Formats: sequence, C-alpha cells, structure tokens
Amino acid sequence: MSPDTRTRILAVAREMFHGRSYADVGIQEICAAARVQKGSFYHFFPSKRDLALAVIDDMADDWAHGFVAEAFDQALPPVERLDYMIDAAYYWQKAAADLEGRMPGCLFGNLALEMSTRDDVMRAKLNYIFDKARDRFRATLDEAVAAGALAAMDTEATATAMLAYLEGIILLAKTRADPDLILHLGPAIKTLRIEMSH
Amino acid sequence: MSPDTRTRILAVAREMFHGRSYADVGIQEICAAARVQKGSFYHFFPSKRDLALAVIDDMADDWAHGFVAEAFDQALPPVERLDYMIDAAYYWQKAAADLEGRMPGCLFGNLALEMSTRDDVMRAKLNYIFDKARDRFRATLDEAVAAGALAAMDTEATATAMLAYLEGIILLAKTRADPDLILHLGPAIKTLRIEMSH
DNA sequence: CCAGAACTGGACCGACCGGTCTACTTGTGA
DNA sequence: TCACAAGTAGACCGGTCGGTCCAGTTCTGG
Repeated sequence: MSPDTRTRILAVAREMFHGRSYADVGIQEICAAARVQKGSFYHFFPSKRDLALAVIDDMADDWAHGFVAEAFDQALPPVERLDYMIDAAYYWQKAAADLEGRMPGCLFGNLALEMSTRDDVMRAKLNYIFDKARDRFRATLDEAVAAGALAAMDTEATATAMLAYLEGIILLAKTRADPDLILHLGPAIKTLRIEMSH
Repeated sequence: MSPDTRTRILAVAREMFHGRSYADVGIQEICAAARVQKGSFYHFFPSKRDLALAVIDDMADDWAHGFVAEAFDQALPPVERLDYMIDAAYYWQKAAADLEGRMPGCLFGNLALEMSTRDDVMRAKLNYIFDKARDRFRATLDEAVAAGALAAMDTEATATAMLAYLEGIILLAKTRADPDLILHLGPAIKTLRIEMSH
C-alpha cells in the first residue's frame, strides 16, 4: 500500500531538490521516480514552482517538529542546546553522506542561493523560515541571559549571527564534502556575540 | 574596438552566473549578450562546464588581486583588516544591489551549493579557492597573535570559522535582499574563536 | 603572395524542458 | 444505482537545451 500520490511526489521532489538543485531536477524525472504520470502530477501541482513552494513548506514542517524541536530541547540548559543542535546537524549530514555518497547541505540554504534572485516569493518564504530559525536561537539566548549563564547582549542580532554561522559551516562542509567540519567548527558558535547597541 | 571574443564571453558569463545560477543561464543567452555566435563560443570553450571552470578561475584572479588584496591591506593593523574586509564585502554587494536591483551574493558560495553534489571537479576548484581565502584569514590571525593583539588560538580553525561566517552572512543577506545585514553582523566576526586543541 | 591557422557565422541535431489536453478509470455520497 | 468528482494515463505541444558541423573570413608568419 503505497502512500498517496501527492505525498509520494512531494517526498521524491524534496529529496531530489535537496541533493541536487531546483533547476537540475526535471518534472519528468520526478514523475518517473515517484511512479506517477504527468497528468497526475499536474492534477496536484499547478507548476514546478508550486511544487518547490510545497516542498519548502513540507520540509519546514518536518524540521520544526523534528530536528529543531529535538535540537532545541527545552530540558537541556540553554547553552548546551547549541551544542546539541550542532551535533544534530552533523549527524544528519553525516548520515546522508554515508547513505547517498554526497553531502546535500541545507535545503533552505541551497534554494536561497539558487532562487533568491529569480523568484521573490520563494525568497520571501525562505527568509521567513530563516526568521523562525533565528527566533529559536533568540529564545535560547534570552533564556541563557535570564538565567545568568550569559552576559546581556543583543540577542536578536547574535541569534542571526549564529544562524549565519551555521549556514556558513554547512556550506563549507558541503564544498569540502566533509561533514566532520561541522563538528570541528560548530562549537565555536557559542563564541559569537553582538553587544547591545543602546 | 571591443575586447576580444573570449574575454567578452567570460565577462558576460561571469555576470550572469553570479547574478542568477549555472543551470539557469543558457549558452544561447550568453552568446546573445556577448554578441557572439555558437561557433565562436565553442571555438574558445569546449563546453558550458569548461566555461564555468574558466569563469571561476577568472573571478578568483580578480578577487585575489582586487578585493582580497585591498581588504587584507598589509598597512592596516591585523585586527582592523577584518573590519575593512567586511566593509569591502558590504560595499560590493550594496553597489550590485543598487545597480542591478538584486543581491548576487558570493559567486563561489552560490556555485558551491549548486554544483558540489553534481560536479566533483568544480567542487574541488571551489574548495581550493576557499582554502586560499582561509589562508588569508589565517595569516592575518597569525600576525595578530604574534603582535600580541590576540591571545593564542587555533588560527587555522578560527580562520575557517571566519570564512564560514562571512559566507553565512552573505547567504542570509541575499535571502533577505538586504546588504545592510553584512554591516550589521559582520563585525562580530572578530568574536569567533577556536582554542588550540593540543 | 600565399598557405595554414585562428576565428566567425549560422544552420542544424536529438533530447529534454515545463506544461496541456483528452479520454479513461476509480472512488464516493445521495 | 447512478451521477459526478477525483485521480490517472499518456500522447502531444512549442520552445529551448547543450552541442556539432562546416563553409566562409580574417589574421599571421614565411
């Protein structure tokens, strides 16, 4: 009993977009891998672009409920959450690298660089997701500051910097085809600090 | 007297790849913009991929002799060089955003995310360029440590972290379509630190 | 002046692109 | 049971893709 067609298309497209790129993956190829015909595809998705938009939402959901929820585990002391999150990112990339023989990196980062100058709606969607991720970092930092574990700082700016650093590490690790770089550079995320500007 | 054909193709391709993506730009389009016919194109470049490889080299050269040479100005005290480099990155992106109405980001970062899983030679080339950039950071940090401006640290790891942070900032700024983010987050690059592991 | 190399113009190729269309089958509520 | 919607199959569309080919033109050294 295979999952319903729409789900199958979404899953296949997500994996392909993640592992390659938007432009490099064709609808034909997606249909073949999902064992679906063009007619069915266009029954569920009005266009390739709309599929990508749906894939982003789908991934964002999974992410928020899976990776992020776990990584930012409320049970952990705030500062340790950052280390836990780095570990989670590492194991995810490592598993993908071992399984598929390539490091897909971050789907959002990949799409952001590929599509930002081409599709403003997609850019805005990706930007929104990054904002949500930053909010997670920010909440963690706010908690750490409130608990006295960290000195007062501009938590919003620092949270954004941490997200940038995470994306940058993943970019470099992908270019090096070496997930270990995440483990090596990741912990330094805690050294990032932006003071209040008053 | 227009510059020679090869140069024109290279310049046009560079701008297009930078502002859009590898897959999104066709040879036909490049030829049209460079006022060149297919025959001439394939006289100079055996394939689109080889053109991209040449574009990367071309940009790396310009970069090493222009942006990087200036940004890592030896006349400045080492730590100030980092600020200067952030400024340079900002003005570059800002100028592009004002002129073309879009933020192209970093050509190397863009291509790295798009192509790393598709073309290992291109990935290796990009990785090499990142290594060279890291070496610049590293030399600056070594100097700062030697001068006593910074406490001893793992300069190679920290340099890599700084490069990752820079790429991450540019990625986020591009997604936000806001070059100012570089200016806002950039200076925090100096807070990044990875200790010697012994 | 001439031979050959460097270069250019542009027609042409098969493959594939995203997307459309229609005929058909299957599921579902009244 | 039947009507109609939901979903599927797959031929088909114009356009563009990267790439080839070759006839012509221009440049260059002897």
